Amino acid sequence: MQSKTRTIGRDGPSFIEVARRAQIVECAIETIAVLGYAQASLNQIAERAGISKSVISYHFAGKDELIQQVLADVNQAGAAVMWPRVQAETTSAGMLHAYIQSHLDFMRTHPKHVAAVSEILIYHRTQITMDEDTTPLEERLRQGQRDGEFRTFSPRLMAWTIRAALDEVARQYVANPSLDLDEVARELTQTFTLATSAP
Amino acid sequence: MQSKTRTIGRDGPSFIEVARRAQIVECAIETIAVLGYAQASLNQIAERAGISKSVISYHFAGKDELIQQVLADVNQAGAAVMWPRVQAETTSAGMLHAYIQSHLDFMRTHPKHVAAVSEILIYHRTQITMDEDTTPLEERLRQGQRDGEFRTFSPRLMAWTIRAALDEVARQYVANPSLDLDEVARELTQTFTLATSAP
Amino acid sequence: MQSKTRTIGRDGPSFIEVARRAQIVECAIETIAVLGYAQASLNQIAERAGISKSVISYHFAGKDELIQQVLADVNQAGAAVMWPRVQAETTSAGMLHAYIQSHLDFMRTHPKHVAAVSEILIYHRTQITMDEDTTPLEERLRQGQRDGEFRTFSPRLMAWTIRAALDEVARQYVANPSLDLDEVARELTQTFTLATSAP
Amino acid sequence: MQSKTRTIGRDGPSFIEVARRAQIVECAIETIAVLGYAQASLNQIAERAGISKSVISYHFAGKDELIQQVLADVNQAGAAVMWPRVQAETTSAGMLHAYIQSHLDFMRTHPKHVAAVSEILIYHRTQITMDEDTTPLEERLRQGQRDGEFRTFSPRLMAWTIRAALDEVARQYVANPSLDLDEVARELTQTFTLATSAP
DNA sequence: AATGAATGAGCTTTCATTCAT
DNA sequence: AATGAATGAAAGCTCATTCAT
Repeated sequence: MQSKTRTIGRDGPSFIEVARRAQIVECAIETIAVLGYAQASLNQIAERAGISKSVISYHFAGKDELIQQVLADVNQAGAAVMWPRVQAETTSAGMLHAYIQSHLDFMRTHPKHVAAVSEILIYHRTQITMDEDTTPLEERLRQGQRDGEFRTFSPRLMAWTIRAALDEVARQYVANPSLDLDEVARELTQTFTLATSAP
Repeated sequence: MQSKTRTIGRDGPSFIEVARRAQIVECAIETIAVLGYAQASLNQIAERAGISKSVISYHFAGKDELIQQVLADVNQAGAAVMWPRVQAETTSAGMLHAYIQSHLDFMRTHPKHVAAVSEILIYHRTQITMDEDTTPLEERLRQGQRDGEFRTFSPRLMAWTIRAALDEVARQYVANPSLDLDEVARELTQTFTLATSAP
Repeated sequence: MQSKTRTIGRDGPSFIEVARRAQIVECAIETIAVLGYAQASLNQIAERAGISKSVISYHFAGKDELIQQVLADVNQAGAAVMWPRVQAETTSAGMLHAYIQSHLDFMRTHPKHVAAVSEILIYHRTQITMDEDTTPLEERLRQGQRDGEFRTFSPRLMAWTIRAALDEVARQYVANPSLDLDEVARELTQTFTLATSAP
Repeated sequence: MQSKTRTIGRDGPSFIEVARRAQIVECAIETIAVLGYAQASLNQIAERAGISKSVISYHFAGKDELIQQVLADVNQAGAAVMWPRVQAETTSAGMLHAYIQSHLDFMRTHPKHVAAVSEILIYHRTQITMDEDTTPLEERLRQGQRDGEFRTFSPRLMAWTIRAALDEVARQYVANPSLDLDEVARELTQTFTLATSAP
């Protein structure tokens, strides 16, 4: 349902409304992860959800809103897993380790979520500005430099590199679920620890 | 003209033929880099080329051949720039440095080419096996380990990371051409030198 | 609605669905019969139906399914008219008479149906093996020979000739509806009675 | 070349012109017979002829004229074979026999010609009126009735039936060249002799 | 006399979206 | 709250035709 035409009652969206939206978002994630973004038509998504295609149009203003919701949901879920663990660390090195480790943990428990977001970002690269998640990492790296724990490097470029590596792993993991994420975690942690540590 | 229909005289394709194909390939690269692969329809490409859509069908058997030609052209041009410089190095560290540096040099002169190939490869990840470029890098890393110049790490994962970082830079560079590629080269070289060097 | 996407409730396809499919099939028959198979594009068919081209895509998986449905519908309707009358006959000569007569009766009530099927079968001659209707006639002729009622001839060639004559009449009838099918029935019956009777 | 723009010199079309047209017509026949009319694009025809597609456009006003020329050439060649043999007969039964026999002889020596015309006629049934050959046969049958040699029947319908049978055989022969045309000739001759003879 | 090049019309199909119920 | 039905836009592709050389 389009936002502009609803949200009238003081209680906001009904329970069913919320549940349906969540269900549809999950099916969208599943579909995108499995078939790829290009094949993830509303028809395919609805089919997997066992609902009619127009139910999606009813609960979302359009495909764009659905995709945005997928991004928002996954980001939120990912942040909920990662944030506390990153926050709990006292050193920047620990933070970086926790960031990579928790990212991969989230990938292990939610492979399709990560893959779907990866697909979407690639697809909408031109239209979507995705600084909302990158910036925190960059900021952390900057903090580590201020503390003297990290060597001098471009925090932005390092953040890009870390994100790119994790996204690549996500795509590889979807293509090949037998990929050993524990080993990946160890490797990436060591790699970026070496790459960032102050001499 | 479609390859299957063309009568190949002893002189091969005509000058105009070659020029048109090259022009179309360039426009395809431009379109893919700017709009993203998903939006790069034959219509869009033709529009940018200022030609009719069916001119593309005339010079290429289909969209597939066009895309393959883009990959081939860019790979060839890229390899011509990078290969000699990588080959010229005697140490593995030097090779890695040359790989990154020459990749970014090529990116500077052909930013959209690199971005377009990146788009295509990600898009066709499921269908295309693109080890032809990744494997050499992986093999080089492995060699460096054998020589004792590099520490122990997963060559495959390191190759993924390096490629992912370079591809990410390519996309960022297309979106923001003011990006300082010299700085990027210095940064990435140092980052991956630190990440790979034997202790 | 495409079969693969449709959720089949216990009541099967809705009334509207059935009606639309029937309408489209009828318009396809009309178009094929009048314009010929080659000119019977989905556009033409939709135009005659007064609907959008994509309505056809909605109700049929593709042009193939539509054509198959045309064949199925006409074959079923034709068999329903002809089969009982052919079966009711006790002699082979009576059967042959009933076959021709009932075929022409069906043609009188469904001239375009017969012409359309004829067009389709000729068109798909190379791809489709359509023995399901020819073989029964051939088999009947063979039976008449075994019973001594028919003279010795090639049943296959005779069946071809009979079918070809009936198909030709169908096409002529569509082009010129004033054709006297009663006379045709008398003529063809006599012709093939003379041609097949044992001396 | 388009008729309206040429035929200026007193000698009419040049030798090359005539030869080229004949060559193209032959290739068109070959292509139509082998691939079917639907697949017989100018491209395909030109390819088989080893010439450029636009040569056809140069020598013929359009595809229509080419097709008409195919019909004309084949009809002329067929008539040249059949006409003398039919004319030579003194009885109507002999004429009918000669008609069928010579038709099948022509089919044996020019199977692709017959098949191509068959394809074309089916395709252009709606647009082409093809009485030019049917009428002579019909007229012959009528003559046989006047002479008391044939029974009373509709000459037009009988002519349709004979033509339809021969065309059907042509199609079957193309699909299956091992078809025994001698047997077909015997069968059809007997069938239509029985069907037409006065009692 | 010949042809490479280009083009527009038309083909089937897929898709997100709208609408009436 | 839900959905079957319909639609137009756009996709990749084929083809007969035109034009300049």
